Amino acid sequence: MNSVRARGERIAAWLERSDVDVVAIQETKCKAEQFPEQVFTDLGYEVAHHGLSQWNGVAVASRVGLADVQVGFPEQPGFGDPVAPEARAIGATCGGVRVWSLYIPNGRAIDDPHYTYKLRWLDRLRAAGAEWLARDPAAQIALCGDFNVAPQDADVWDMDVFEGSTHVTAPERDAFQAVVDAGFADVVRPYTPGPGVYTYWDYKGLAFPKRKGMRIDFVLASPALARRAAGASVDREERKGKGASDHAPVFVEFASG
DNA sequence: ATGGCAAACCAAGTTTGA
Repeated sequence: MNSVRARGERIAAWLERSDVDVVAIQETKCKAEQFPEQVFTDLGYEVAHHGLSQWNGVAVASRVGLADVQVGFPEQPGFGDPVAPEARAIGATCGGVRVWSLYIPNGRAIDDPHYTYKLRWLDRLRAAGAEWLARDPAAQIALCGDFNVAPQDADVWDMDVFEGSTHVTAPERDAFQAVVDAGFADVVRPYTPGPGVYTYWDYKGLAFPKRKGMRIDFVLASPALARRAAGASVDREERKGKGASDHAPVFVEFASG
């Protein structure tokens, strides 16, 4: 969302308008003590946030319960010298669903150390997810967030522009698909077929009105949860107006079960 | 109808994002 502090009023208005039970947020861009918890609690949501610096930051807010908060997943890679963890994953159980808010590393450039970090990160996410399902094949798990991968050519407005860039390379797409193959289905795409369905538009160059976007935000659901999926959409309206994030919210509706 | 980068650090300019 590109800063939770800069968009408190927009978040509150969106929560009231959208009437969601659970929301997974990425890029809060603040430390724990800076998080505006009251924005959520005032509207009846419990919230769990993980932030270490002005970068990254992830949160889960819920009005259907929020329990067993977990910061990071097992063997989640870190970055830097010395290697340090980053605030890119938080999990909580909300209404019987294990909800993960995930902010996959950007990758920056194909020859940048952040690119291999990104691939390593996705691989460890796959391993963690596979382990959760091995332990409980009936687990209801949602992997939500900014994956920073456009899995299909139709997920960017023009593949020629992305020649030599991150987000569309075969290793990134393979790493994303490996998470899917581990048992986590994209429950949004079936209800929002492309081309031209995006979740992110750059601030620069009139990207939004020109419809130059990318589909990089996903909700991947375990088999037991995916069976309950009843609808999905991208809230393109929220990208409009003053003070919008460069990402749009992604909705999924699940049948009670 | 929309919006021409934005937000973090912190006080100028760099880093990050994708």
